[in-house]
Amino acid sequence: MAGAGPNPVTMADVARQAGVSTATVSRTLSGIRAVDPDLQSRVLTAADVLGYRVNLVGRTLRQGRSSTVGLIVPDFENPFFSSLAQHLTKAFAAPGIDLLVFSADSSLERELRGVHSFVGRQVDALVVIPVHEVESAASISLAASSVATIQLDRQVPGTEAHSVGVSNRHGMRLVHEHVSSAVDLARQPGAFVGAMPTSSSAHERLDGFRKWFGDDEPILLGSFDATWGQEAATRLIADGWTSGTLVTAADVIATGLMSRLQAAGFRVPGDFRVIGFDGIGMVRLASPTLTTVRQPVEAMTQAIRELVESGGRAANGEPVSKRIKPELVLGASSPAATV
Amino acid sequence: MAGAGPNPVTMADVARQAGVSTATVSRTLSGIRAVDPDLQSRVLTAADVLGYRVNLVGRTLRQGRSSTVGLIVPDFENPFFSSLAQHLTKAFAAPGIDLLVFSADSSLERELRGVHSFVGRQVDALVVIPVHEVESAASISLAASSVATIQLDRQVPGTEAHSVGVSNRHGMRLVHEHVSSAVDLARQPGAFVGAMPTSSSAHERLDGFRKWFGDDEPILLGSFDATWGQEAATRLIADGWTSGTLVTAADVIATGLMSRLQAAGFRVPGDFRVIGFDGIGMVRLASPTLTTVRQPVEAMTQAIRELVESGGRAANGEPVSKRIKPELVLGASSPAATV
DNA sequence: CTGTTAGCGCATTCAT
DNA sequence: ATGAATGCGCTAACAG
Repeated sequence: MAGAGPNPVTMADVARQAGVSTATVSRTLSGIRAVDPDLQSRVLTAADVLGYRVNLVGRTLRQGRSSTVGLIVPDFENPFFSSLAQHLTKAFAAPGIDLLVFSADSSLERELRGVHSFVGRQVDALVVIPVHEVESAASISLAASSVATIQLDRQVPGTEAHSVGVSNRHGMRLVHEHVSSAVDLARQPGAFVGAMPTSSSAHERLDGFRKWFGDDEPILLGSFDATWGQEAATRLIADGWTSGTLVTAADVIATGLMSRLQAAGFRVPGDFRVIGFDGIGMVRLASPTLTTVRQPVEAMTQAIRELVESGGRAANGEPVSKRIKPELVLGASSPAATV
Repeated sequence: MAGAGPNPVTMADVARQAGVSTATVSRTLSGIRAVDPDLQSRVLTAADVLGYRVNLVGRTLRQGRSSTVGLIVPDFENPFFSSLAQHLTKAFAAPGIDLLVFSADSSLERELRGVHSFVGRQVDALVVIPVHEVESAASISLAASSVATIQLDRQVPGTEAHSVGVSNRHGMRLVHEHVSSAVDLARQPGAFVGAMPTSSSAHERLDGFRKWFGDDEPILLGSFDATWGQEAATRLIADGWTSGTLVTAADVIATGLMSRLQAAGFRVPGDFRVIGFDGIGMVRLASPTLTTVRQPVEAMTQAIRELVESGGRAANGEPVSKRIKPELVLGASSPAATV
């Protein structure tokens, strides 16, 4: 029948069936210590006959660790977060660690609940993409005080948690180099379409844009989604824009932007050049393909794995902050650098 | 410091600090039974002072339930699965249940591992989007034999697990009605761009297409991703297609298809009409917006919630199979029905 | 209303 | 190499 009760078969049952002690069953199944081959096979067949499956809750309570790593994402809908989740899953599969993912649903309250849940379930480490640059501090600090905690992609300053992410300002520098090598910025209008600086990534990308492009360019801020990109396009068109170079804070924003611009009859890159950020898979199937600043997801997940395997402790006891350099990926949505 | 050891504060510590028994601490914190207000406040301040946080592993071991529901997705990159995960997260937040998500990474082996992990951790229920229509049977059966198990979106025949999904054949019927009301099918070439029938959804959508459109239309089968859509477009163009009505098995396929067709200079819907399936958010920001068969995600997650809350048992003990009718959402990628 | 006690399932001592 | 005994942290019986 569907949904039978939890497996009632316990180690004691297997031990009885095999005529050995529970200790021998435990040692046989975990293979952590040598066991007489004869008893070993008796235990294995007994376990098989009874359909025994280890109760991981009992094991976790006893060992104090769960062979589990938690990941808290703000939201499943953002494809960049999904990509990180997928890569992390793979990274931890090899060492025999299960990655469990929890969505904060863009809410501080839910984020805190996720921390409580994972900490209370004795995860070996906790990876968090914080919802808010400032207000996630409570969640992050709580997490960091009880378990190896790594902030991913975004960070909350002043917490004791590790951090892995890209250098967003450097990413904007790459964009500036690319754009300025092909466009006369003095003649060509440009604008930044970003997100409200409530997350460190949004904040740093905005800062980076200002630093490299100067303070005179128009700036439109919304949220990290395609709908905002569409709205921004509508606004630009209403303001009389008919051409320009649009630097965005995320691929999803760029996608919405391009879609609306094209629907209004403009050409990309003919009228507008558009540049994204993140490097999600979608950039290759936009038309035109999107020029973007790619976050090296493999290097990021690798860094996290190493941090977790070292027990989350740096040599000097200080939290590690690993910033990886992103790379420009040329698409057809912006002019190639003229040689 | 980053990654301090697990919180060593236990109920016994709080009880000692407050001068009460652990039972009183438990009762106060869980609020399950009345406690003298005086003791109650002493317990609460003691817990606060010591920074006590309940160990959910101990609670789970004791109670046999974890207030947790597991979700196993084949993969995080498919936006429809992400959407389901997000909606399920919300659906279970209210009843105080944490949804934990595990990616099978499109592998049967990993899928089975996910089942073992969740079952071993005493989830109250397990929701699975099976990787394979046939070969996931081992995972699903194992799950169903130990915990309330619900197959979502796809199903493995012959298992004892519940199932929630849409009627895919009916979806294809809606597509046929829409297309035939506006296009003379006898004159207008049509084709199906689907996925290899290794999942029930791919299978049923293919069957549905054949049933309603007949067996004479060309059929191209690949996988549920945009890259396949692009490749299919390339193939159609190479075969000399210059116009037609293209019915797909998924929005992501349709997106890749449109992108490549447009890049090759064709017009949608001028030359090609394209129709998707699933109803992910992206359909609204494609240009043109995509006509699609929308899966009513809210109704699906609601059905799951009800199933879980009823303890995963149907009235008659038989597994429940809930098929929900999808709905056609008109976009600009296909002709509107002529009145 | 509160305290004492027991035991969930397991891995690990400590003895043999 | 094996078995007996212990206790991880918690809640539910039971007694008071």
